[in-house]
Amino acid sequence: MDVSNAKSQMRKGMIEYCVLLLLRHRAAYANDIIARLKASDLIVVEGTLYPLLTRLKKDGLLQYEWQESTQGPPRKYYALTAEGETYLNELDRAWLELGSSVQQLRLTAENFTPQTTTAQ
Amino acid sequence: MDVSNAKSQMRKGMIEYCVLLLLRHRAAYANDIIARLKASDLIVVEGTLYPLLTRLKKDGLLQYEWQESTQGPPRKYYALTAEGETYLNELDRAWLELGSSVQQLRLTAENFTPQTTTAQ
DNA sequence: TTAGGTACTATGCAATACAAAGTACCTAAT
DNA sequence: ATTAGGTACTTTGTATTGCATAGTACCTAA
Repeated sequence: MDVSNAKSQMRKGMIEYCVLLLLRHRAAYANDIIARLKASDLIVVEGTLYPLLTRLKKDGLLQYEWQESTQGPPRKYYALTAEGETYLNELDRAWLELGSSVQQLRLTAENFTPQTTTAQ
Repeated sequence: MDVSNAKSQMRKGMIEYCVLLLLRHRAAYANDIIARLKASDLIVVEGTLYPLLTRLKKDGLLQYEWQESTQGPPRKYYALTAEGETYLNELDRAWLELGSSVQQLRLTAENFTPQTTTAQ
């Protein structure tokens, strides 16, 4: 079984959160976002990001404005809307809850350990 | 936009990890697993779990043995195979990496400058 | 023998990451 | 002016996976 596939599956649903996180304090356009995600070891490609941005825009979580570029066509700079900030705060909570659930499972797993007390 | 949907998406891909985590030191059958996941605030239903168990079995990560029950039909008790343990350890690492990536995004959100990409 | 509960299975749908091909715009070289 | 190359964005199709729902098989008890 392929671990990289599992990692990819783990990232699913996290990407939306991560993109919003990136935009929390600073507007950015697509290539910025990709570069910053990559800097955090989260590989995301255009084909994933653009539809996501479009969807978040359509849902009122993001807005954008065109900005000229000195090298190439103008860029869509995305930023959070007020609704987007609220939503992001809820995702923050969801993320913490998920983390604590996993943590709890890791600990519970040991509590239920009668013989295998060797937690390597 | 619906936060519960986003949470559901976050859980996707995590459930496999959580189930394996549950079975790390102790065999269990379906209803056990569901109850323990629920105890960690991870709601999983039969329609999700059974196909997952079947898939993990088929991939050689899990094995099971029938055990009689005093009340009702016999149960499939699932346990990790050696391969499953190895795989779980890799998922552990993937989980930690993902967590650190998100953490990094939360921290660097304020002081990251996109100009660093000019290094290329 | 029948009724009800428990354990497991099978089928179809919705959401999403991803690959790949395509469109539009800008700058620079000829 | 025209063409070539790069950047930014869009569109379409596919695979995976969680979930809802309906269905099957087995056990116990009346």
